[in-house]
Amino acid sequence: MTEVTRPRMTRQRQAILDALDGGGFRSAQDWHDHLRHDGASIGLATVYRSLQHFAESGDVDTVVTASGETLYRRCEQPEVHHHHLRCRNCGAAVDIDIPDLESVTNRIAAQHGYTDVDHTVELIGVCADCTKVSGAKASG
Amino acid sequence: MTEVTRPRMTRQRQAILDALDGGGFRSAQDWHDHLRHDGASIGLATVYRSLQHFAESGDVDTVVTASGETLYRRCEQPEVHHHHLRCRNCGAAVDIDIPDLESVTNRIAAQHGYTDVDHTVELIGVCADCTKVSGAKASG
DNA sequence: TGGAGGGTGATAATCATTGTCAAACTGGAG
DNA sequence: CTCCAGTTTGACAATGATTATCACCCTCCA
Ligand SMILES: [Mn+2]
Ligand SMILES: [Mn+2]
Ligand SMILES: [Zn+2]
Ligand SMILES: [Zn+2]
Repeated sequence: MTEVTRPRMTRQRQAILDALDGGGFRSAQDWHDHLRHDGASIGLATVYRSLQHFAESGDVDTVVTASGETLYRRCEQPEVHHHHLRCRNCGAAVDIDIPDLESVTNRIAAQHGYTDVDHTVELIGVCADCTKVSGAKASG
Repeated sequence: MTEVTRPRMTRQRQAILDALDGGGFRSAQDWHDHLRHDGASIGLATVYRSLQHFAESGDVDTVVTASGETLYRRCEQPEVHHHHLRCRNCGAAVDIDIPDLESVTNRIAAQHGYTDVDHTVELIGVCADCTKVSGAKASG
């Protein structure tokens, strides 16, 4: 009954996946710019839609910045639940696991009578590369 | 040298603080609606500015929803670092402490060469009251 | 009490994201 | 290989939360 319509692989979607490879967290508009600078012909709306589809299927991770902008990057471990340590300067990120976090949050939620609990955890810092480059910041 | 200009207490700011008391996380526009419905005369821009000022001074907590909207609520413990367990239905929230979180995240960040690390942690569920009210949901 | 400077608010401007819809494309059937 | 039913695309308009304007209003201290 439930006809599953398989997503089609188009030139645009392939270009997006290629662009995402190896990169950090970037906004949809940033990715669009990169694609265009690399000569690709692709519309902004398509980039938004594709990234959102990939996010739903688990192929890309998303984070929402403090200013409300959504950032995307290709996920290397779509299967397992994990979190991210991201560079606030260049967007680079690594998948991380926080031991016992799930059980701890579940216990806390239960203690307060909350059900159906989900959590958001993001670590934001400055990656090793960016720390080197801007080394003269914390001198004065 | 550094002349500190003390924030002035105005009718509007007092009204906002009063409105916030005892309430959960709400958007600036929601708070503005509440204020107006209660007969207060206050502009939307003022609500935005005031909430942001209070947030900077630590008197108000903020969270950014998945859709990018910023929610505000009065904070009961401006002094100590803490996180929130929030109801996705009514906005009610409790301040929570996650033991050892700081040290764990610091260690993970250091292992990956990241510096100047900050973290975001939010628990979102359904509070006890809302769970009761909509109790017939998970039956089928 | 006077007034300098912060605060207010109606309104316009931003800007990321979503909606529209005709035209182009993909993938399977024949 | 060809054909066609859906999908997908993209230029452009629309949305909606938030921010900038700027003339006018208040607060607070001397
Ligand atoms: Mn990931
Ligand atoms: Mn709080
Ligand atoms: Zn970096
Ligand atoms: Zn609730």
